[in-house]
Amino acid sequence: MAELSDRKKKILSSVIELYIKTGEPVGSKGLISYTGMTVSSATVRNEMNELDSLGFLEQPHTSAGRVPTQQGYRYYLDHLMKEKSIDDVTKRIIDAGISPAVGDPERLVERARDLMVDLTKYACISTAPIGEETLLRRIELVPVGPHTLMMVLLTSNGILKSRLCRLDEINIQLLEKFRNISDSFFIGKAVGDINLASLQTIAFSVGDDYFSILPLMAAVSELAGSTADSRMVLGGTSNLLSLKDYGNNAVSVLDFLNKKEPFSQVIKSSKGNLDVHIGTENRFKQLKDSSVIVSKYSVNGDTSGSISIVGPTRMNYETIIPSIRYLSDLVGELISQALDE
Amino acid sequence: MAELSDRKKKILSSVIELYIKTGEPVGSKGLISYTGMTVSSATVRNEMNELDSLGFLEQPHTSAGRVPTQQGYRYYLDHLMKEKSIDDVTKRIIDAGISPAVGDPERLVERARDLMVDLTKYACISTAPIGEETLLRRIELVPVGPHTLMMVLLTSNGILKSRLCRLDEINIQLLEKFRNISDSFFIGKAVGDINLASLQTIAFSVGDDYFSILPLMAAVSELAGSTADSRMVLGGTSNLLSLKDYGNNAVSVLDFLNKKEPFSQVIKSSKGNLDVHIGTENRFKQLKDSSVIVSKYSVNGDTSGSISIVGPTRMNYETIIPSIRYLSDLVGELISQALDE
DNA sequence: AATTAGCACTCGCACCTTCTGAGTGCTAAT
DNA sequence: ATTAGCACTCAGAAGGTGCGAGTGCTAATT
Repeated sequence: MAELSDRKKKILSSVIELYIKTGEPVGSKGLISYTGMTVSSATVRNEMNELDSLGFLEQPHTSAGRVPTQQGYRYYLDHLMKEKSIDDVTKRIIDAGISPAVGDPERLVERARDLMVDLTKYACISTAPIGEETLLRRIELVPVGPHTLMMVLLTSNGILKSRLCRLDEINIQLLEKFRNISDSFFIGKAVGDINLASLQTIAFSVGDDYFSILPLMAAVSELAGSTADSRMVLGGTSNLLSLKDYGNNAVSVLDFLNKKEPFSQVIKSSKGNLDVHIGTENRFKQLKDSSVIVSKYSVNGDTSGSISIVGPTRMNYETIIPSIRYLSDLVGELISQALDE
Repeated sequence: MAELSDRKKKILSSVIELYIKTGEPVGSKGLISYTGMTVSSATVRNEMNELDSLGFLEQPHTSAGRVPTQQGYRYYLDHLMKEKSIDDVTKRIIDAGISPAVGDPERLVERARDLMVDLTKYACISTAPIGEETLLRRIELVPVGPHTLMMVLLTSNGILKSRLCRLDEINIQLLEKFRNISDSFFIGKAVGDINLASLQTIAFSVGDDYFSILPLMAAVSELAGSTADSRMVLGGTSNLLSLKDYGNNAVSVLDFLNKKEPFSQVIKSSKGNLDVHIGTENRFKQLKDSSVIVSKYSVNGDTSGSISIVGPTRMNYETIIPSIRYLSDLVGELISQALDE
């Protein structure tokens, strides 16, 4: 792709900025008064025309101003936008908002997501700090009644999951059996590897003992599973409904997000630490009018969870990107600290 | 209020049934062909006119058919609708859907809510089995690192809450102190009574020891709090968006539900086991076009949590009410069994 | 060669009018 | 008490009109 002239760059980025600000197609006259450029509207029109042919701008209809295309946004993000550092006010909001949640990793991430919802007024999705390499660190079993135990799982990333289990009878022998099985088959293993299939293998190699503690095994598998599918949590979805960018199409975006599974593919497909997927760059047609910003945070050096923002392609990238970057880094740091022994 | 003639009752309930079915205002001719009545449309019109004056029906505009008023629905529910028992297919769906979740009370309730979302295609809200009288039954503290403990709270209703806490230093003395404080101030107390205010009282009577385990106390209060505000969980909210009954007003209902706190008042204001609040019977103006069905389930005889349905006033009460009643009873029974020692 | 003034042209949008038909209330006859 | 008949109402669809923002093109200017 040939390099754009400086003036074209200036015009393209101004159109995008102004459009992001107003939501209205940008005309040649309006652009001049916005930028204070000293050329005539006709010149701007000629330039815009060429930006049209290059695929960076388009007109909603013949007699309207210009609107950035997806490719336009892409060029803007890659070449024109200078990433600023986060502004002070936002930084303070984040710092103040996050501090009460420090301590429990999962809560911290959820708090961070809610902060982002407040800041952006878009939908945000957080995933808990679980990576491929998240290990099951500990299983606690505490009897709380003649037939009831509480089971707590702890992962290497500080996620706790608990539930009650019932056994017909609780006695030392059974617990001992479970402890043995758990020590050899669960502790230190990746949570993703503990599932019904792996249980069968265990059943096979352990023999009859296995069946006496079947409810416990099922509980472990369920808890490990609920940890491993790195539960996405949504927030702020209803914000999308009032955005005029979406018109009546917000519903399909919401439905898409609520399904969760497809969106987790979007997150997975994100390779960098902070990626922006514009419109159809997301392979899902429900997101064709949306931009997704996926920002991953790292715990002790390993990328583990993520915070994502879903909004219209007409999104204020310039201020949102520094915020989410700052927030993700902060979350990573705080969790790392909390786990640091 | 004077008793309605049999024919008026017949007409009123038919109008409501037909309107619930089609969503279109019901005209005199249409009503006759629906019911197979053997009177002329003029007669029906006269009757409808009187039902208008009585406040049971209204016309969206002069030349349209009739639509039930809120009062009309109320009369229908109170006097006309015969509550059927749940139909077999629905019963089977519920039975099959609920069984995998048995074991953990909180999960069970959430599963029940999701089932109801599927069945009704409306928004449903569940609250965990927490009542006024829910007590803190047990607090477990397990060290998992030199500075980290996991804390697990168990309530008398089988709800578990867990989180990690950090202490600068963990030693037997501190844990012992906590154990003492917790035994005298927390165990056996209502979870709702454990809050920042009560912590201050404790601090006062315990003295310096208190501050060495401050993070633990804060964690208890946070966990107890998150238990006590009987966390409402929403499901199916986006279903409301596609309902033509709401037009563009679904958003305000969603916003209302998402705030959660006001809706918990709606639940609290519900005195019976199964109450229907139609339109403005809910004191919140955001619900003026909605009906809320609040169904409470009982655990071991105490009403504890609830499952609610929020949808348009034009709701198929006749089939939904038996379903939610059956489901609530089932949930209550299953939890009672699970806790039964 | 680049820029600009001028101008005819386009087209979405808001506004108005007209038309249609479902459904009504009323009156007079049964 | 019921009903046939009829004039009336009114929301919503369909079609027409004018406005104005913004364009592309051409010819003149720098």
